[in-house]
Amino acid sequence: MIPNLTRAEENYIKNIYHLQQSAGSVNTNELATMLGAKPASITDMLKKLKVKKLLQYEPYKEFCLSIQGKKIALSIVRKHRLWEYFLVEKLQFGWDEVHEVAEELEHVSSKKLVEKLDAFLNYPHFDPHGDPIPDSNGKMRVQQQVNLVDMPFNKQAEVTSVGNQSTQLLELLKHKNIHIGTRLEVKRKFGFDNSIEVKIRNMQPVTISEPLAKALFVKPL
Amino acid sequence: MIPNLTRAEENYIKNIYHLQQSAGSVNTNELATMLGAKPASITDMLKKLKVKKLLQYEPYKEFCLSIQGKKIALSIVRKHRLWEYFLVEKLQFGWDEVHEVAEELEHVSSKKLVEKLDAFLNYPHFDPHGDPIPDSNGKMRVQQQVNLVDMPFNKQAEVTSVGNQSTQLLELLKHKNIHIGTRLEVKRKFGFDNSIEVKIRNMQPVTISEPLAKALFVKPL
DNA sequence: AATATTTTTTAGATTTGTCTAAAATTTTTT
DNA sequence: AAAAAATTTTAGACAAATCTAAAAAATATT
Repeated sequence: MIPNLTRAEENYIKNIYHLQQSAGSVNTNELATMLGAKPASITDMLKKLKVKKLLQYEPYKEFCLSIQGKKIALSIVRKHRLWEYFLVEKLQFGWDEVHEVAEELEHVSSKKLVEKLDAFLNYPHFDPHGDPIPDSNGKMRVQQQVNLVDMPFNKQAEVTSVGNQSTQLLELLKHKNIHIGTRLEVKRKFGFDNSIEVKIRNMQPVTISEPLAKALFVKPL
Repeated sequence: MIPNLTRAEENYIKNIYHLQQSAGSVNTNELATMLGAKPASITDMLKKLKVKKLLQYEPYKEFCLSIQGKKIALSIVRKHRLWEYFLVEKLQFGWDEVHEVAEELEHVSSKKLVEKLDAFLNYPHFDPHGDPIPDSNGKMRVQQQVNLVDMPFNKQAEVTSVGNQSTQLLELLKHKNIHIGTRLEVKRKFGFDNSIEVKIRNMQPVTISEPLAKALFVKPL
């Protein structure tokens, strides 16, 4: 039912999916940047994916995954996030070390492996970065999460996810002692640089720059 | 130190290693059969591996892995067998289902992953088929094992490994209730077809054909 | 609305790993 | 030792995935 795809095809589909999710629409240039490839290469692959009916695409137009394409994307995301969970919970990786390894593991094709791994991990709903793990039907739990910049003052909230998995972001969070599950409340906002001061229980207040705050999502308690 | 290799290169190296181990020497045709490729393709790759100094090769001669090539082979075998152990012990796969999945997992490149997996599994010495797992330096335990055809009568022995991992072999063993660790003794040998009758404790005697016996290795107790 | 700029696509080349068909070499048989 | 057979290599082609450079289309600017 799910056709055999090359690694390149899988990576295109996954990245198109992520762009669709965050930006709503996708164009050639953005995808090229994201994949570290030239726009000409993107066009080539888009045509292949169209032939395989995984992508709705007309030259010079924006494009999006077909139903079938989205299904495949979700199955890759599922694998990626399950492996990340495994690496952190079972193999004691740091949450900032797992992304690259999971990029490889997500392409292992055995369906049975994924289902058995899921069971072994006891069907987790969120990965170590707070992102939801699709179940075997592609369904995900939605967290009612809010960007840190949108939190009112003096309301307890719990960090639920981070906006991206760059090592640099995760390194900074580690330094500031913030991780998924950390409880904090916003104390002040500084208009000059849009930085935010947050307070974690039993700790000194911490300053969060605007770019960092935008990469942090929390669940009000 | 270990260069980045393509999946194809890794597969060639691994298969050359296995042929070296079982047959002593390697030639183009055998390797072609083993890899399901044409001899011409083999020659092409042999030349590439020679350039990378992973293979000692002169046209029309037999060839063998260099020191460096053997190191790489052992690191792949290590990964393969650790993953097989993981699949059987942690994910509850049957021992006859793991080979193909491990063929994919063995190419995941993270060194850290392998070491953490090894620790998680508690540094196993043998995989589910009884084959030794190289440690991080490439060292393996040797089992003093004997082919079943060479066992004398009425001597207790324990099955330690199987000669190959074909689904067909493993299916047959399952049917005969034989697995790694099974204790048995040879009761009779029939010259007509070289079949062997073995006795497992509390069970009816079982007949083992010659090809099957040759694929079974045991440790005398 | 015409021009300039940006984005996207096409055309043609390159690398990797494979193939077929033919040539070269080695091994076996007579 | 010559002929036959088997093995191995070379030569040339192909598909996948990428690239560069140039052309085409869409978008933005004046």
